[in-house]
Amino acid sequence: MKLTPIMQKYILHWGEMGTRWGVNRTVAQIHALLYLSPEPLHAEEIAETLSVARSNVSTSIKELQSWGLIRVSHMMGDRRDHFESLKDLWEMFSVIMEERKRREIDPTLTMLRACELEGSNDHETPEEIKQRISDVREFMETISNYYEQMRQVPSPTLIKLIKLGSKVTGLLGKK
Amino acid sequence: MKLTPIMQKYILHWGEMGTRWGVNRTVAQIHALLYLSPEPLHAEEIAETLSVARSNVSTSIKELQSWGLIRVSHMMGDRRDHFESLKDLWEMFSVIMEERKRREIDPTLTMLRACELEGSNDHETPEEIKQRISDVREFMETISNYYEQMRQVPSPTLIKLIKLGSKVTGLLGKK
DNA sequence: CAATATTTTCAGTATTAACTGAAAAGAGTG
DNA sequence: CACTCTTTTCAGTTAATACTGAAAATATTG
Repeated sequence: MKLTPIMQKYILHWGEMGTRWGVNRTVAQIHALLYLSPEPLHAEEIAETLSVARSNVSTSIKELQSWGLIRVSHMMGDRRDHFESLKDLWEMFSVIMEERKRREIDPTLTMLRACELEGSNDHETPEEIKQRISDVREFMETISNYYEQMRQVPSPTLIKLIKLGSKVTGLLGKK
Repeated sequence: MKLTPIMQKYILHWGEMGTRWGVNRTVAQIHALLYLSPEPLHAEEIAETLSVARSNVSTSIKELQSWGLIRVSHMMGDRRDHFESLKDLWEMFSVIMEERKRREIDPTLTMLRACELEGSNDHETPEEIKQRISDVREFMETISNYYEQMRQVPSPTLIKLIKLGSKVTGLLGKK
């Protein structure tokens, strides 16, 4: 696949953004490429297009699959796996949120609860500090619950809500 | 400052979480330490407590200050700078959101708009691909505007809204 | 302003994370 | 089942990032 300057700019920027969010640059670039690509691409083609090793693509593809951001597809008469990205940005966003919650927020909540539990028979940690930890736990639970609730809302409704956000807050602001 | 096992667990976990979000481990640890600490700490003490070089603390402190997450304070009769973290988690959260927007979302929007502009007199990039880029731009603008709106809402109101989120969505869900 | 305390800078080093190329494993074909 | 095509694995290398210690800069005191 030949990249036009615009595509290059987009893909490179996405790679850099990735690193800022703890995502490996190649993984982010491949994701950007597949998002732009009108057709599913096979690993070899991805490697050539981005000038990275075939094996690097293999690993990165696995990573993207584990996030649920890309899917494998097949072409008649071609044995190679082809890959395509989710194209719906709202869906993509929600998949990423979901996965980050599962991988990062949930384990953090587990750790926080463990701290609280240990805290109950630990008299060397000052109460004030224990309280801080409980505050974090509570805060993260609140955010987490809120997210869980929003996830229930059918996405067209949620999208409308978000787009109309200004009106809602317009009212509230006047309070 | 002596760390109890609970504090250690908390600080170490926070450090690891940091790296997953593109934040340097030491920076995250210092932030966690200052968040827990009942009193402001000076750099020397931070370095000792976390077993890192004094100079590392200096750099990390600068980083945290640039994010607006910690403030310098002074003690009578002590020339050293002391540092304390924001303690209000909602405020902390909003400061981080704000800064990430400024550093990452806004530049990305700029890049996307530049792509669109270049796109108007580029006939080698397929329309479909240009459209994808526009979709991302639109998506990010929507999220960004929504965020901007929410930021206007006085925080006690926003907190109530988020805590009551379930009720709102309960209604919507039945639609 | 000399002496001391404190913070910052920065060149060099260490650590971690990412990537490559080659070899192994797996899958499909005739 | 031997051959070819494709994907995965992994040891070794490279690149990026983080960290240290010493020196320089800055600030404060008497």
